[in-house]
Amino acid sequence: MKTGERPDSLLAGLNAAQRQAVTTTEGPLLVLAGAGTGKTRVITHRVAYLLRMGVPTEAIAAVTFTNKAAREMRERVVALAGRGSKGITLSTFHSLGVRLLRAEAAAIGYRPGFNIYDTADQLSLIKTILLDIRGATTSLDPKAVLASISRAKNRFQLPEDLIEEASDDWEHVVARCYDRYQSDLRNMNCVDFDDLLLLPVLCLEKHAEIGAKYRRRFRYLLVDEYQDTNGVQYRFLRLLVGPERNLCVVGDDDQSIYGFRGAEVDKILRFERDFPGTTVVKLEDNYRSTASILNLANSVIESNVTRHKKRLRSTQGQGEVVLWITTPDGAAEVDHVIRQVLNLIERERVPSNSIAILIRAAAQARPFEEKLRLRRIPYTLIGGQSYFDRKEIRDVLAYWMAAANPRDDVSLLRILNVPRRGIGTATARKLDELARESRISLLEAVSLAAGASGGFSPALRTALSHVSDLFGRAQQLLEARQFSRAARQLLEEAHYREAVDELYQEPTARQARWNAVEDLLRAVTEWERENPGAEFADFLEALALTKGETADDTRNEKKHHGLTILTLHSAKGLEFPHVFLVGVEEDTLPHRKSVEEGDAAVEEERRLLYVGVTRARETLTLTQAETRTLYGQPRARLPSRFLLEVEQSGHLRRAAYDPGEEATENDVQEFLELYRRMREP
DNA sequence: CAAAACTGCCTTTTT
DNA sequence: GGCAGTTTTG
Repeated sequence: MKTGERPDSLLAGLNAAQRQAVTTTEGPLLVLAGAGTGKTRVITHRVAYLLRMGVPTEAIAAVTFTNKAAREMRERVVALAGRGSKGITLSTFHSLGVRLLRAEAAAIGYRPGFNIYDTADQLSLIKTILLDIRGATTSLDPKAVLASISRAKNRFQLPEDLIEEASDDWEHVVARCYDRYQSDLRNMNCVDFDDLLLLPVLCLEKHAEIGAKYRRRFRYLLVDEYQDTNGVQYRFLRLLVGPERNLCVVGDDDQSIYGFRGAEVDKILRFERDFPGTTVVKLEDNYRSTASILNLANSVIESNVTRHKKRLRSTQGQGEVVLWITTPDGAAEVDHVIRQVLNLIERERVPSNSIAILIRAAAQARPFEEKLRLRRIPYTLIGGQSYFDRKEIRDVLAYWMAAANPRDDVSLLRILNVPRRGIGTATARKLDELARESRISLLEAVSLAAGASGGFSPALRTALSHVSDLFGRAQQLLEARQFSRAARQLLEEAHYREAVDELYQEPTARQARWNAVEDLLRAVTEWERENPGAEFADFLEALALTKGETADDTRNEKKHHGLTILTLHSAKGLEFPHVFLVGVEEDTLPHRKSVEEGDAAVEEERRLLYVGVTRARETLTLTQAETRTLYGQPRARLPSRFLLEVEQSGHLRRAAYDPGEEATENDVQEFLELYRRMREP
């Protein structure tokens, strides 16, 4: 903490509402922070303010949803309050959950070294279970079963609750799967992402003294993006709130766009009822966008019924009117947008990374990418395949997880025959049976089968003992805390490179894949050096919790190359001077599935449009095509109902698509020259 | 056990 | 139209 400075000095430059949000430190506080109203500023200043008022660092916990938000917040708090503020708890819901779980695992029958499963691991386990209880002929969709289980977990329903409630065949199957799934996870000492919240809640509820311990510690709680809180997170929070009820939540119900992941908008809508005596502060002064853009945003969101009433006010000028462009087809839409982009860059001298193309679904990016590549215009696509979705990375992690936790059957099963060792599905099933009968882990079954001749051929037994020895040696090294050595040696002895070579015949692809593996190996070495005393499980945890992030932390705008293409979901929290929101059509925005789901889902789609509109600082163009080739078929398309809703508001100007001329080769050259100069200051 | 042929889908995705 | 996941075939 910077000493000798009065708390008041922190308030300079804040508006009245922001000040109130910062200085109302005691009791429940709801900050409704519209888009672009300085939300992050309020949170960071509030933390700094608490510290200056003498609140000890360890009493403060600020919770966010993303690692990136947590990182950013930490940086800004440190910048404001000095290095002494590093000790505050500033993490995501999930990492707070893991921390609690590692500390208190024993209280609920887990051991601290548990592995964390991602969706692919979960799915693999579900498939095994389905096979087991319904046989090979089942037509049940494992993904649907998993989705049901996850939904139940996010609503804080336990297997026994589902078993009790089940009324039809499907519900019975789901309930049985859930029950098996959860007990398998526990036997394997593994948890899934939902467990990172669910298990801490169970732990705190079951053990009053543990709950009391954390409540005594965290006297000031702060939650960012509260509108995205799901049922379990809410319960977690309630358990952490102490008698002083110093809970401050910041959010915007109009930006709740993760309902499909279990976020419940009503949590922010009924906060005042949950915490009587709540102070409500509305931040409505928007420092980001022009009045034209905000007028449209306000008109769009007014059609939603379930929301806190508020209106964004612009602190900027009127700005240019928002355009609504109708094009005859998808190709013309692409052409129009690209031409406007070139216009901005060449005539207006706008840096290309201040332009964004917003899409509803990832698949919409393709035609834009193709054209941009053709014209050699640099761009960055945000989202897309995560580094950790790549097969080779998943394989390597499976090796390490299986070594770190010998009971992790799912991970072992994944790499049992990678590279090919002649241990096929039939053998795997036999091993699984053996493990189940003898109540041992899959790895133990492997070494058992390698020894005794229980129906396994000599060749197979050689392969099995190879696998068994491999992990035996790796475990010894891990126990000796030789983490990076264990990690490397395991892959070498497993001849994992052969698997990569076999899978990728093409030399460049092969090299790229192997480089990714080496990156990961380097990451272990580096991590080991930087975190002396930490466990290997901590390294795996760090990877598991940051899996969503793409290789080159793409959300960092400053690093961006050229213009940005991104989905509306990944655009939340970002801003761009110039925005093109494309495909504003029925069946796309709102998406057909949402329309089928009903009004609540359509309201979420409307919020999605609202989020998109409020990303723009200076200019905004909405485009929509009359026909479009979808799934190989040309189809007629209608403008989005959301456009029709605001058509009469006067905040949109319909402009015709002007076919004009394609940009000439000359234009392209000119652009490239310009771009090169801008990148070399 | 692995390659070839075939089917069915086709939203978003912070951890 | 394209991909991933599955079934069929050698």
